[in-house]
Amino acid sequence: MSVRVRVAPSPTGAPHLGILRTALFDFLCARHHRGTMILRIEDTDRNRFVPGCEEEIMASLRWLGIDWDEGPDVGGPFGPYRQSERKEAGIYAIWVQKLLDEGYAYWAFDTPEELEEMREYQQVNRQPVGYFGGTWRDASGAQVEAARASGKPGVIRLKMPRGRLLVCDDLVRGRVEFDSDTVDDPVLIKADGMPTYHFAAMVDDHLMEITHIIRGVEWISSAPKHVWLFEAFGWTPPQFVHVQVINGPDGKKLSKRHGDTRVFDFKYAGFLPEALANFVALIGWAPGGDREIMSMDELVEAFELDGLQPSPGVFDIEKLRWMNGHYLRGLSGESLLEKVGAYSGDPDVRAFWARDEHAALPTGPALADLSRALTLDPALAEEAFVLVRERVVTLADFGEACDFVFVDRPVMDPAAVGKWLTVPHARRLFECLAADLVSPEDAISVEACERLVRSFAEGHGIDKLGPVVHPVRVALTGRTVGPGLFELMSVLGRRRMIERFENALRLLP
RNA sequence: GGCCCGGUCGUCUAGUGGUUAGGAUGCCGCCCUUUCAAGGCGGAGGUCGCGGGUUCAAGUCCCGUCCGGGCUACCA
Repeated sequence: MSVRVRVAPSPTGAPHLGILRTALFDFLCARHHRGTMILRIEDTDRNRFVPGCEEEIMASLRWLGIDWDEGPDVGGPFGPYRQSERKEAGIYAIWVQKLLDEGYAYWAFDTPEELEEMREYQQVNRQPVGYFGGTWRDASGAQVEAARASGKPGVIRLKMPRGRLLVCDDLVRGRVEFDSDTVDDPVLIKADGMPTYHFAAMVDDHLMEITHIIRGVEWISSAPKHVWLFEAFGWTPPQFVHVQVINGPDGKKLSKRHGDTRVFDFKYAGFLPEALANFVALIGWAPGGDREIMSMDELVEAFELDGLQPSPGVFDIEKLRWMNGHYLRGLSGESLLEKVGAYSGDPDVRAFWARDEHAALPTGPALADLSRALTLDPALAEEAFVLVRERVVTLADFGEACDFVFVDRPVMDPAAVGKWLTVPHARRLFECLAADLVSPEDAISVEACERLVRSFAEGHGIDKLGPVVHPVRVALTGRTVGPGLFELMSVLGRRRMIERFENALRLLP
């Protein structure tokens, strides 16, 4: 039987790392087994529905390189793929009626207040909390008819068996057993007529012929409800795969408190999708051996569900940064130009860096300058990107890393000026170089730059290169750190260098 | 409280009865060198949560215990 897996997010908030990871595992599993990847939107909660969220979910997944064969936007033979639409189509009503008819489900008309009271009572009496019988589990047909006739709002609950062992066969954790007496009767259909997750997801998984339910461990406690549902219907349950969710550094479930966990925030922060995907795939799964840097194709090729780790994983942003830098270094000048261009010109990226928590950083303005410079002189920009490629970690770093290339006058770091523009030979050095640089041609090779600097040193009895290199670097970039001097000089060109030397001469004591 | 899941360097992990417990990241040092990176090399960092067993031999199997986490909604 061919593998069919689904990622089933609910549009209740911006998609975060957790859903991304689950989706990635679904995707890798589907592609590895040449099976089918399905996207299903679980929009059964009308109160928490967030408009636009579904679009962001799809955009986030696609950004990462995850696509699907069946889904609300692409259709498929098992549609519709939105649960609200499936509800409208009457799908859940048919199946819950079957359960009602066969005595596996029942109507319950408790008010929210009554339920709250029940829970309080159970808590103070140290009893298991939940709907274990209530007044409606064994109510007579006449009572139910009367309640329905009176127009009382009611829900349909699943009648859990008593005195039974319920087994969830989990691919990651093995056999997980539950005493059915410890699990209460879950609501299947809410008073507004919408199905709950417990009901809709299981019915859909069966109807859509899902072979593996890959979901977060937080679902494992409700697994007995799900396996019972399958048994009540007489269906064979899919393979359960409960993957550990990603935790924050404090060991707690990753949330807003841990900073940016929204998938698109990583995009806005300048991470490459291939780096994020590679990194996230390695939390809770390892290909064996020492492999770490892996393309999506390599991940697909190596991925196996039974390599999944049962223990929780902590999201280590430092390692992500390393990996992102690694991917950045592997990019050609051409693709750097394309990626940095798209990034620095993205209004969402600008908005990200303009947020309160980032507004004080120089990153936003630097990116804006870069975007402008890039459209003015793409060829120069490309050279600049290659120049600093080894020194950046994210796309966002390019702005500050190469701003000195584009500005008319570099911003002079006072400490740098104090240290290197005060050397005795500075004046002579800048005058000589500026004079030597004069030529009708603006371009100059790296080798020529090196010859220029070296010959000055030799001609003036300076045996080490440092005392010459450092003042030149400060004159040209305003800083003491940066790319190799000769490379940087070549990128700048003769005209810019002459201007900057003249500018530096005015700063000399 | 009840039920369930988890526990190998700070972090991600390899490991399926016999390894000096390996790799990666981060940290430190050295090399390279015009700085910073990158890269190369090396180092520190783990009584495999703890305690008992089983075994000639246990991170690996069994029991207990502690700690962490999840669920306990007409949310997913």
